[in-house]
Amino acid sequence: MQSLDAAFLALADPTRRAILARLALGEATVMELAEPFDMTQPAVSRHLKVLEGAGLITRRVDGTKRPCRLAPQAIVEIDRWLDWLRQAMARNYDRLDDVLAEMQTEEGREKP
Amino acid sequence: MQSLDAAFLALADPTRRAILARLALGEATVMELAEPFDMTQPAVSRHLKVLEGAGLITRRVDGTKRPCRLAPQAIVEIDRWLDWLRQAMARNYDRLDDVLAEMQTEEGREKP
DNA sequence: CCTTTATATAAAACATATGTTATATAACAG
DNA sequence: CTGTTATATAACATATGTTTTATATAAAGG
Repeated sequence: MQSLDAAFLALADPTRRAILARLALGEATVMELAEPFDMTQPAVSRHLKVLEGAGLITRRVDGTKRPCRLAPQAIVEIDRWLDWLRQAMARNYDRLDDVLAEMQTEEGREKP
Repeated sequence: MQSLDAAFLALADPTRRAILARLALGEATVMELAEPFDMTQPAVSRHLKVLEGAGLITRRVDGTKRPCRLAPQAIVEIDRWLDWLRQAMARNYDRLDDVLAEMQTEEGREKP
């Protein structure tokens, strides 16, 4: 489950999500990715390292350039976890004790 | 997009994901949630605050107890974002420039 | 009332993240 | 070789998270 830590943490930063959004349009180099941000190149390099470490992007070597692209791996893992949670939630909504608890909140517990 | 920050950050912690996993079995009080963890009650209270702030759980009042349950809200938002990214990724895999880039990596760029 | 139970909050310690500047590396252009 | 371009890394400052202990609050049980 440790990779979920990395993946969710990577996605928790708006800059990194913006980078992913840019990569959704296609491959881009570090400089291309850095350009729209009010941020230095080393900062972007670090964000890319985080994204790569989380399995959200991959990088190839092209001369001095390191073009980045989206990688499906981490997303798949996140999806699996969310699917599981979503299903557990759905099952839960059918359980009687929850319904009863709800009723208790709405009715009996309104300060008498 | 700020709520995505909160939601992803909340999910980035294994303790908090474990709490959600426990809540998937049904409502639980703070003490019940704290019990399985090697952690003090205030620490769990803070985690719950983070989860609530992210829209991942809700709390009701029952005497001195504050039973928690899963909330769908944040999950829906995360899902939307991931759906978008997944689709962008899928579109991306069909693009010619990516295919060419791939070929270039595999073939031409193997140090001659 | 007084005590216990359930939870929250404050203060402080410590860890981790994020950004900066300065510098290294490595390929490319000439 | 030399200078330039693209990227990475190191060192550092600052901010943000996480956890603990100690304490507050507030309802419940006698």
